[in-house]
Amino acid sequence: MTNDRITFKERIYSVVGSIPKGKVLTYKAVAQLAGNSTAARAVGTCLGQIPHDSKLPWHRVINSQGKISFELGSDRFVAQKQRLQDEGVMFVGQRCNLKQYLWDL
DNA sequence: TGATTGGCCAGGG
DNA sequence: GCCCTGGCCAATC
Repeated sequence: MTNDRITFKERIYSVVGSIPKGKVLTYKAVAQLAGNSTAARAVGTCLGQIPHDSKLPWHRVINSQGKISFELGSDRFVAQKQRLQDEGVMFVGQRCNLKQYLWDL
């Protein structure tokens, strides 16, 4: 098919869009669901290209340490933290309860 | 086509 | 708990 030109970005979008409310995923987890467990860095790069206007819950994607990769106080950091808290995800400084909110399939 | 950038993961001090 | 380094992969120019 000529439609097989789907890039990781497209696949990542689908995975991120499948994250339920109140749950979070790590970049690595998204990479695995996208088909490449070793492309966590690619996920971060692709997510960085997603505009804030996107309907994708990109804010539900954090690093494996349960922390937001953005700079503390950054525009994205505040937006992500606020959206997550609005969904019931409590944050402690720069970190959140990964074990409690991690989307475990 | 080739090289660079960007960003997370893992380990060690 | 924090900081630093090396490695890896995909997208981009």
